[in-house]
Amino acid sequence: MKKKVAIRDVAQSAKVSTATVSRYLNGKYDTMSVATRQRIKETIKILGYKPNDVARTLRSLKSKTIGVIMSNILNPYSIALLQGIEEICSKSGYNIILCDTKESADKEREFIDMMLAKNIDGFIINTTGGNSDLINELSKEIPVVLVGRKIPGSLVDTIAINNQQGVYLAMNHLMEKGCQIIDMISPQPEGISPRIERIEAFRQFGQSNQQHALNISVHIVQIEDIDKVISVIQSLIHKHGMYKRLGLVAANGVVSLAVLKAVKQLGYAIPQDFLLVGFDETDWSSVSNPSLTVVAQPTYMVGKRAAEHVMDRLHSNEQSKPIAVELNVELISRDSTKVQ
Amino acid sequence: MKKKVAIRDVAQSAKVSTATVSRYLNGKYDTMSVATRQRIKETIKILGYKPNDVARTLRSLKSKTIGVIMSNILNPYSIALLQGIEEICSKSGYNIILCDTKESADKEREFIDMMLAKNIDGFIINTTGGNSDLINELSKEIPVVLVGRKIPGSLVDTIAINNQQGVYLAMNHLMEKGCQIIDMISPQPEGISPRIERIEAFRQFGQSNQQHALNISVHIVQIEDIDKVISVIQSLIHKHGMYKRLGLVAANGVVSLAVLKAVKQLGYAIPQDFLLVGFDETDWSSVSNPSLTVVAQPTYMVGKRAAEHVMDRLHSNEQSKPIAVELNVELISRDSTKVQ
DNA sequence: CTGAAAGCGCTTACAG
DNA sequence: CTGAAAGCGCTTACAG
Repeated sequence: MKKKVAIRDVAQSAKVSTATVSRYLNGKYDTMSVATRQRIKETIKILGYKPNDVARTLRSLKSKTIGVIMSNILNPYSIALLQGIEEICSKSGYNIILCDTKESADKEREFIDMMLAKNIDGFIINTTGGNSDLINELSKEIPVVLVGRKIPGSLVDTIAINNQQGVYLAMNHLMEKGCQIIDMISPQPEGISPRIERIEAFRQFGQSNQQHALNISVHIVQIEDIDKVISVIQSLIHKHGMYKRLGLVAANGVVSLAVLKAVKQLGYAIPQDFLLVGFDETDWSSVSNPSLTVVAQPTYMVGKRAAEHVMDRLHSNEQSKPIAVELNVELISRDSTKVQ
Repeated sequence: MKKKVAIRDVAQSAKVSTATVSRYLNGKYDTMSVATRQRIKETIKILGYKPNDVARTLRSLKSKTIGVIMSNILNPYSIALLQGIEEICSKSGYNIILCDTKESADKEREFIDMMLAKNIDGFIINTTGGNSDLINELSKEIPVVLVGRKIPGSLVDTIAINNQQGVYLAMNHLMEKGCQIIDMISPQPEGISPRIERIEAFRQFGQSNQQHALNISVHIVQIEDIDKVISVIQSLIHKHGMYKRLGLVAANGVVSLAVLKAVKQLGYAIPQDFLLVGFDETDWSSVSNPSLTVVAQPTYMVGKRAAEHVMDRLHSNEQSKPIAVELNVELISRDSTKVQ
């Protein structure tokens, strides 16, 4: 391992103090003669000097790094978020350190501690929902933006989507296609705001459409267990089938996929046996069997807005008031709700 | 922002020196009285002390962090790799810092520099292929493991899969299904080893099966442009269709998806118009239209093995000799190659 | 326009 | 078993 060249080496070679080299590194050119500046520049090049970020961070308390905490990185949703975040951060010269809590509140806590220990400058969190108090406190010390998932009653900045709108779009679409019965399949809410909001909106919509003889129900299913999904689908069809047209809303992308798999195993067909609307546009929505009608979320934009907001907080001193953004969604109609 | 408690505060409260607290933090209990140890432990708890990683790293030159550089994080393949890497690293108390080069060799170089500046302990790289010399040098200074993509002739540790085996499995399968013509669609190789290896193996297989009247050709297509994919598919079918059974090998998951989309737009049907084998098992392979026969790579295992190897290098002093692992793949047969 | 010096929060020989 | 002291590589008031 060849000896690392440090700021002291540059200073010696360029016949200046380390303070001056440091000023150069930090772009403080106004307080520096052009000759000095040029000399330092060349010396750095010749020596191949690279500033040590760790030392800079220790001294300045700024790491130029944003901590991103995802609840489940296997979800394509997380990747879309990450894309938006990454684009903005790298544009502003910030790095990202990424963690996956796998929905574990304990891990979330550990990761937050670890990132604090690394002097992270700000957080973007798709929270498990299990550390509300901690995150509320955290946001008083350091910029924090929640993405996708809210903390109820919290003042932490949040960028999310309009789940009520999404559910209404889905249900309206199904009613227009002639469904008189609409069911929703959702995973256990477990304090995760979009799940709660979608279920809530679903029930509200059902209430307000009772006069149209709309019949709704929500099924909370453990999605990881395909057998449970299968038996729910089967019971749905047995209960309603034949008599009236049935519509199903899958509360997120994982549910959509599970429903498609279950239907395949059962030998049913969509949209013949029931219509299906999913949440989340994915790579494969247009090539699945059938292609999937979805409520498309602007996930990339959520990530982008979140990162922009962290940058704002980082670079403006005033305490702006907390924001709570809900981006609009849109419905993309495909074969899974095609009738006739 | 409340004042951070530092090691000095703990030392004062516990009536010991910072050196002793430091020893405690580093688990050097054998050179410490039980009483002292207990006192420090309690003091840390009371004060809520958290060691500052940045200072530790600056002093010890170990960051307990692995730099992971992916060529395209949008690819589900990358996520599977990451899962394997994450599992092993976190088990060993290492953090991950993740970057996405988006296939840009320039970004790859920048990220490597940035990570070095952060005193990363080791690298896991799914390389763009554009920094072979740099990475070769790098691996002399610090543990580096390449994943999925090799550097030709390099001695850098590499965990990849057996691409030749994958191609042979795909082509054998297609021949068994009666294909006399087999084409491959691949993106521009651009120095990316799996692409090169798959094309190479494809041609070799074609050569050695000439006596079976096997007719092969490779189409290099810019996959991002769906119109180009469409026109290739169309020309394939026009050229061969009707006369003989045609099989297509999609050189990776992105190609598979593009082919499915193109076929859909063209109004053709798989497997009626041609059989299709893809690379990479994905979430949706079983629910696409048609469900997809694929060469499944043990991607998670590649990531896991790579991380294990970095850990080995980190914790053993001897210079073990470079490794070059190729994991086996398997073929999963589904409707896209079902005949009769 | 520039430098000497202190210090960010740790770890680690060295000495006892 | 424990402490005093040096130092990791920077940045930043302060002084000139």
